[in-house]
Amino acid sequence: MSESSARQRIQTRERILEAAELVFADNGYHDALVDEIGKRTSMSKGGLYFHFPSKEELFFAVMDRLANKLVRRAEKDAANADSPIAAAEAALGAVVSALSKRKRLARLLVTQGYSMGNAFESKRAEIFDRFASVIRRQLDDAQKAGQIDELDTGLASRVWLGAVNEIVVHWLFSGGPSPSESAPELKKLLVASVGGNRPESKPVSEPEVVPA
Amino acid sequence: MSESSARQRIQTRERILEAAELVFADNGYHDALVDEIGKRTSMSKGGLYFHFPSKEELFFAVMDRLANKLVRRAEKDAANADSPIAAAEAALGAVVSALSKRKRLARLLVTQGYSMGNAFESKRAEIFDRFASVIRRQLDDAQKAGQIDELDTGLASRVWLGAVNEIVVHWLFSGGPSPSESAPELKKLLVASVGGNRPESKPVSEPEVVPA
DNA sequence: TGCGACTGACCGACCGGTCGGTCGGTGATC
DNA sequence: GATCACCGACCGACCGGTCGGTCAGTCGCA
Repeated sequence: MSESSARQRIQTRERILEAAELVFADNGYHDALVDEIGKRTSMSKGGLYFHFPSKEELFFAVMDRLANKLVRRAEKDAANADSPIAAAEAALGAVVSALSKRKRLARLLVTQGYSMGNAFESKRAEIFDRFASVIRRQLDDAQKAGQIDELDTGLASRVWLGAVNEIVVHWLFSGGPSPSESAPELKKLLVASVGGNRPESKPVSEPEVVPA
Repeated sequence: MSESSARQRIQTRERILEAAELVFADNGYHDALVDEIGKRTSMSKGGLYFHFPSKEELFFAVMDRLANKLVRRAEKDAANADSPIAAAEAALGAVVSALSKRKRLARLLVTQGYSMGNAFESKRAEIFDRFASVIRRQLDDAQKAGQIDELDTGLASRVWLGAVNEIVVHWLFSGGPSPSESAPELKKLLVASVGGNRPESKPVSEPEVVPA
């Protein structure tokens, strides 16, 4: 049947992607060997090349798959929050927690891609843009609700993203504290950066300030 | 004279470092060819290897040189500021402005290193730690002076650093706005993140602090 | 028997590093 | 001041391992 064989096809692809994720995460793009991915998939190099046209395409597929998973997760958590600013925090928390749990995933998304050289630039841009816009949407909502200051939410989302990125990298490279450990304090800093609700004052009462 | 020959030696090393900086910045560690560095130095590969034991060591030397320059610059600007929080802003501003002015430098410090594989991790950690601690010292002072909230200045400095990093990368990869353009707004966000002086209060009334 | 999935031996470009050799300068000796 | 031994800086052809990618062939299922 074309039905079951198509399913089989997808399953095999998935198996390859899973193995490739491990190998790329451990070694970075350049030091990852196609043969090694083959070994972990119990498939020959030729078989791999039947499913993916090149090492580069395979790597991109791995990255896309991971980014999709993470973005969906973040959006789901954000949707369940009960205020815009809480939604932004939730999206952030989802990413931090996912990365904390799996060092491999973190390495892959956050650093290993660079090792493929300049070809990676647009891919990294694409993926980070997706994350940034998830955060940004929440900040826009919070702004409309008057929960945070008037500001450039595009820039702010970059700041949030960059902060998480650095915390994760520091954890990975320097054995800093686990990101999930710093998460509460980190959230406080980031919420404060956008002038978010302070516990003692009630920010919602402020009338909008419309700048030029 | 051994005097002038020693000077010559250093000059040659410098010439090599300068050329290597270009080549590494354009191509990343892995795609940079030692032969290309030779071409730009008008020196043969053998000559290069007389001055540096390996491509890797050469790369590290380039990174160190740049990091030193930038850190010194940031510290100088910080020392000239007239309040702790202003010093932190100044240090940040110095880095942003230097990176904005030279894309190559930015690429090299911020991304190209990763392409050398896992060997780079400790070097990147070392360099970023240096930047982080420059910022952190200023934040600590600001905290002592009561200019900012009680908080984990180590974490906060990472947040600042990560934010700058992301802004720069976004500029490099996605053609975002120049970091120096976003700098004022960025500073606002970051100062706010640590609960720094809000516009309505007057922080400037502080008497000058004369630095060492 | 046709075809999609897979095998694995093989190819060959690539590039960091090596090494025998060159050469201009330096300083000791007569 | 001519000769010569010596040295540090530099040259560049060459080596050899590595690894992405290829392809002729096999297998099993419909």
